[in-house]
Amino acid sequence: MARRSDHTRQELRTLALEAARAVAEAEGWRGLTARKVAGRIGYSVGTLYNVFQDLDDMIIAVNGETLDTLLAHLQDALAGETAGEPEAVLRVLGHAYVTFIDLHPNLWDILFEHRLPPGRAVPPWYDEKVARLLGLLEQAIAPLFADSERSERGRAARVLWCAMHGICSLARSGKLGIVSPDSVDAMAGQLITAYTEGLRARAAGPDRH
Amino acid sequence: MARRSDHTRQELRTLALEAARAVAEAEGWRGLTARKVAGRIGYSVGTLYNVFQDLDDMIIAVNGETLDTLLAHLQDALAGETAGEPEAVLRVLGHAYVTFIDLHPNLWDILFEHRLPPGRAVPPWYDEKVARLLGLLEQAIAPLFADSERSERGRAARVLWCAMHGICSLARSGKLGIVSPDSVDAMAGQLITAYTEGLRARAAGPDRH
DNA sequence: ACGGTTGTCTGAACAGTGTTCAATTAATAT
DNA sequence: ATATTAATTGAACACTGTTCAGACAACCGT
Repeated sequence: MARRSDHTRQELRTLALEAARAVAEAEGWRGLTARKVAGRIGYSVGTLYNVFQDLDDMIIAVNGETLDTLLAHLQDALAGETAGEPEAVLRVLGHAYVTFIDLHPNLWDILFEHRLPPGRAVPPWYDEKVARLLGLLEQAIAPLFADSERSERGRAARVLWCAMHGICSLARSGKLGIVSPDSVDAMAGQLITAYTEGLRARAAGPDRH
Repeated sequence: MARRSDHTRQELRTLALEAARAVAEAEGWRGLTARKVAGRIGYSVGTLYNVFQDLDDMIIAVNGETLDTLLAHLQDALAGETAGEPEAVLRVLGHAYVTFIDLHPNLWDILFEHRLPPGRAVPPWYDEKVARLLGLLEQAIAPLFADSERSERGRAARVLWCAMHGICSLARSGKLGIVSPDSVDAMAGQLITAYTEGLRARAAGPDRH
C-alpha cells in the first residue's frame, strides 16, 4: 500500500501515543512492543518508525503524558490549599502520589523503569515537566526557608522527591519485604514527619550543634 | 556432543555465575544474554538452562552475590566503629554506599532494575541478605530508639534505606537533573542530617506538638 | 567384559523482539 | 496528463529467551 492520508502526521502521532498508553496500561513494561502498538492503530510497524525515531522515543512521549497526568492529579489533591502548614501539605501530596501509583501502576513502572541507552539524554521538555512537579514540593516547604535560600530549598525538595520515589519503587519491586500498600503509606508518613522536623530544626538554628 | 564431565553441576553453576557477573559488569543490563554467558564458559545455551531455571533465576543469583559484596563493602567502611553517634555512622554508610555504586554501576543497576515477572517472588535467602543490610542501618540508629520500639526502629531503617535508594536511582537514571556525583553526596548528606534530626526530636518527645 | 540405564550436552528450531529499507502507489505540483 | 513527492508497507536482518529430540559419555549390574 502507499500513502493513505487517513490521518495527518500529527493525528497519527496522537493516535499512536494513545494506543501505546493503552497497551502500556494494560500489559505493562513487558507487553509494550512496536508491533502491538502498530496493530492497534491499524498501521504497520514501519509507519510507527515514521512518527517516532525509536521505541525509546515513543516511551519517552508516553512518559511525558504520564508526568502531565501526575501533575494534574497532585494539583487536584491540593485543591487550592497550596499554602499551609508544610507538613500537612506534604502529607496530602504524599498520599496523592501513592494513590496515583495505585491507579496507574504500569504507567508509573514505565515512567521510572525505562532507562535510555547510555549516552542518550532526555529532551528539554521532559526536564521542564519534572521541574513543574518539583515546584509543587518547593512551594510546600517554602515556609521553612528564607528567601535567600533558594538553592537549599530546591535541594530539599529534590531529596524529598527522591525519598518518596525510593519508598514506592522498592515497594513495587517486591524486593524489600514491603508488601501492603498500608506500609507504604506508613513509611511515607514517617518520612514526612521526620524530614520536616529536621528542616524545621534547621530553620530554627542552622548553626546550633 | 554428550556428557563431558569437565565440571560438576556445582562447578558449572559457579562458573556460569562468574561469567554472568563479568558480562553484566562489562556490558550492563542490556548486554546480559544467555548466549553470551554460555559462550564465555564454553558451553551451549542448553546447559545454562540445565543449571538455572531461567534467566530471571540467573540474574537473581548474580544479584545475591552483589548483595554480599555490598554488605562486605559497607562493613569494611565501618571498620569496627559500628557504635557511635548515629549521624556520623550513617554518614559513613551513606558515603560507602555511593562509593559502591561508583565502583560497580552496572551491577547496581541490575540489582534494582531487574523486575521479576508478575506473580513471582524472590527466594527466601534473598530476603535474608537484604535483612542483613538493613540490620546495619538498624544498628546505626539504635541509640535513637528505646528497646521497646523495635518495630519503629525497623521501619525507620527501611525508610532511610529507601530514601537513599531513591536518590541514587534517580541520579543514575539521569531523569532528574541530577548530574554530578557531588550532588548525590550532597543530597545524601542533607537527607541524613534532616532525617536523624527528625528522629532525635521524636526520641526527645514523641507527643510534643 | 559387556549391555542397559542414566543423565549431561548440544544445536537446531520456534516464536518473539527492534529496526531498516526497497518497492509500491496515492496525493500533489507542473 | 505527466512528473514529482512522500507515505506506507511488509519482507528481511540480526537479535532475544526457551524448548527438546537426539547423541553419547559415564556409571551399574551382571
